[in-house]
Amino acid sequence: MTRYNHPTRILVALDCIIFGFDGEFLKLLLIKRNFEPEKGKWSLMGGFLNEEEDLEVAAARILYELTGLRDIYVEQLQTFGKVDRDPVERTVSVGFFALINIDDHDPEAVKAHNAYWISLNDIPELIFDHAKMVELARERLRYKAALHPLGFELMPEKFTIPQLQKLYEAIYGMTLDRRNFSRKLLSTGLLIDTGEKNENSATKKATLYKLNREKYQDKFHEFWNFMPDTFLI
Amino acid sequence: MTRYNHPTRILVALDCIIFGFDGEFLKLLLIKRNFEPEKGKWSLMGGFLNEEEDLEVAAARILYELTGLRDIYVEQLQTFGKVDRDPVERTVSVGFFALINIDDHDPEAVKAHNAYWISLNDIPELIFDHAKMVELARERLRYKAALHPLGFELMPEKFTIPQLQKLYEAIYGMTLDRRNFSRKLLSTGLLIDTGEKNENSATKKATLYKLNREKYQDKFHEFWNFMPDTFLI
DNA sequence: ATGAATTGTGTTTAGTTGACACAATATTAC
DNA sequence: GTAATATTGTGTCAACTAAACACAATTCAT
Repeated sequence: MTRYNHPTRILVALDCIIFGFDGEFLKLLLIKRNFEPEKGKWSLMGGFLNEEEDLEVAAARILYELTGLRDIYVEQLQTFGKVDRDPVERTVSVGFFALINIDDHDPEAVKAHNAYWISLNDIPELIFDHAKMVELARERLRYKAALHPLGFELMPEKFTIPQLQKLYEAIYGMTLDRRNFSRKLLSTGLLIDTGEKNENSATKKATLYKLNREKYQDKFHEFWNFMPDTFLI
Repeated sequence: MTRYNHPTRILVALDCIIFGFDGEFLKLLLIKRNFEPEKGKWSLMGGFLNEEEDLEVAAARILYELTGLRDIYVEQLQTFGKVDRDPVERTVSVGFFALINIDDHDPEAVKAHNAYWISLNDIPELIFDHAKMVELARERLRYKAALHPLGFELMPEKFTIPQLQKLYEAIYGMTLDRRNFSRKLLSTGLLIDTGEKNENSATKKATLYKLNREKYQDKFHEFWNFMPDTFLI
């Protein structure tokens, strides 16, 4: 096979910023490394791009390996290419941004990788430029969730409007008006009333909704407005 | 120096999608290749990432080489990593999205690279996956320009509101109401009246404005709304 | 002077947003 | 069993914003 002559071949890594929501806090799935390099320190889940592997396939592989999940919400975040970002060897890393329902992950796989769900408010020091990746992913989440119905990717199959509101309050670190939030959400037509109630509640049981997936697919790229206009990025 | 053992090192390329606006049409700066591979065909301006070079520095280098411009609007678009995207050799390419004032570029440099400004409505067949890059860049432009005051990056230093409107109409392929557009723009406080008029006009001379750069910097990341609500991505 | 093309500004109506009130439901304490 | 407490569901209203539309002003050609 013909090859390009002059340029340098470089390692291409992938790192995954995996978000979950436990009903109260936004969390990231982080790894306490029991392998080299930087053994004993915290990092994102990552891996290298193989010779015969599409980039997106590699991301799905790495996410599956840690969570046991396929077909979850993934998008490219950004590629990080500072010369000295990895002290071992020049490595360019493509960051991937994933949202999962925290109840769906495979605990065995997570345990096997020595991974833990860590609250976004409590992220430890991370290796390399992973803190920058996390910060960018957080901004991306705040950005997109204000415009697109992204939040549902973090919710269980059936959920209540108050639960959803708690998610948005966690994302933006602010309290929202219950009544306006409910009106806005219901007006999107994205929610289907399951007829069931949340039996876990100690007071009035909230209605359980599920996502209207057809409408979600169709209208995902439209601009919506899930946050008050007073909110600024 | 220690190196990682197992993974394959891969070529990392950069490709630049460079937008300009000539007052009527949105255009891309494309290259008619007088070099291998794919000599004689059209492509984006690109290059390879060097061993001792930051990714963003490489993008700025490639953009400078073609346009003679520094400090222009650049953002990462996406990284393209299909196995067979480059038939010569496995290459991952980071796409960069650039907006320039079409009057500012260095014609010598453009000529030296055998590059031409091609209307977005008239893009020729492009090598590799460059058509996909262009399509994604176009979507990104449509997305961001609806929310952020991105359009100014494509305008000359002094411009009129009708000129700006023509740009938005070119981006979205739709006509806009002159009066509502003007009101919306002026209400942002981003425009400074230079006191001058556009002397090129054969009829009533429009006011020349310049960008309030301080406010532009400050408020760029706020959500604005430069397109009617009836507009959908 | 008059007409044609273009620019600048104003008005109106419909719809949306944000602030806030009250009623209904479920559990616990008494 | 009734009251108190916490939570959920629905409604109202005033202020604001957007979209549609009208008219006056400017400039040049005739």
